[in-house]
Amino acid sequence: MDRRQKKTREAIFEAFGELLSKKDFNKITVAEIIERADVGRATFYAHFETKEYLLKELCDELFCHVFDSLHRERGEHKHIFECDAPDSVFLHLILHLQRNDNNILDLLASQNNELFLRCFKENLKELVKDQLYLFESEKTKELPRDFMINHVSATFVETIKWWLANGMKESPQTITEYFLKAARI
Amino acid sequence: MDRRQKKTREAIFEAFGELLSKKDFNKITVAEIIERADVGRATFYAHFETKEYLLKELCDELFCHVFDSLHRERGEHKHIFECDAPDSVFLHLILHLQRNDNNILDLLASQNNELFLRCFKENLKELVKDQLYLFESEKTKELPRDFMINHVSATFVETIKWWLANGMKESPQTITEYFLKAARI
DNA sequence: TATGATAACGAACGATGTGTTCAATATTAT
DNA sequence: ATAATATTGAACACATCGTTCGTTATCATA
Repeated sequence: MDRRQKKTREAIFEAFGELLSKKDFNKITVAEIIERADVGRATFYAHFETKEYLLKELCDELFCHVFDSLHRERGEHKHIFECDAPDSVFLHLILHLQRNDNNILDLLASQNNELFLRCFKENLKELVKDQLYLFESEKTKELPRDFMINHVSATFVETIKWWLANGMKESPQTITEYFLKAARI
Repeated sequence: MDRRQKKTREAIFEAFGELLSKKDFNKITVAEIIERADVGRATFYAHFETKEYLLKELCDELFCHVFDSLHRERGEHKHIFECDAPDSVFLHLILHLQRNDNNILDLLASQNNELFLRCFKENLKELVKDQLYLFESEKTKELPRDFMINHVSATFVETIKWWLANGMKESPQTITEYFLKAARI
């Protein structure tokens, strides 16, 4: 990809991410984005059809990044987080979130970010599918599999949202425990 | 309240509700609302400061209505739903939703309805507070009370959303069971 | 390093939507 | 009957959108 294109794209993503952590998506204007990104108006529209597509692509990029590095770390850095327990994938993810790369936390905490939450949950579902056995018991046998996947994913998202809304006072370890306790029926 | 005001207000609510069940909130214009409600532009703005306030007031009205009738029925119509079990409040609510008064289901199923879902959840939390003992066990003693309230409410909302997304094939009774199984840790 | 291809620029444009104003008209309460 | 109040609709200024196009800057590569 042309160096100029990459620069422009990244500048727009960065500007947009910063704005998103400050105000509602619907209140952000293209004029604000291109001013902060220091990019021409026509250039913006050459890269992104609309503001909505920009959001979609940002979501994909962010979560792709987080979940990819998560997958990589599962094989490489196990020792760092003392993650012998199989359920520590979730602790990993929470530690990632706490570090707040790319303002993901701000985005999760903000209002009017339904697309963002949806994207988060969709990515999460893939992860949960592999870990579903962790949440199975006699009781859960009576529940449809995709209901369970949805339930566990939703519980994770809600746990994180609760954590954020309450000022992130608890440690990542404690939050992981809360999540696992809540999701293990 | 002046008869004219009431008429106008209700016409706007009805038109807006119908539109919301068809398309995203952000895509709905004031022009569409007033055309369908058959009301003058200035009249609309005399009643509602903005489209956002209209949505907020509609949500309050709808849920207030549903939860109020829920409270009333708890004392009156127990026999109809064979609701001797204390947890049947949730079955009541689901039966209400299934009847789909005021297109609530359409709104829940639609996209970009974060405010609506938030409003639903807030109302739900009040209900859950009274019923929280239903979800307590040895495990839940270790979790913060407001975390539990949030978790149970969120599980209910997610269960309904899952039900809707999958075509509402299950009976209200089955869905109530799913919810209770999922929320009872 | 010269050159053709491609990207960025930015001003200007029409289109659409917002929220307000105001004078004329219709409805209501008493 | 009358005074108060609500509705109407056209007109308005303003904001934002997404596009167009001639000019300029940057890039890949031969």
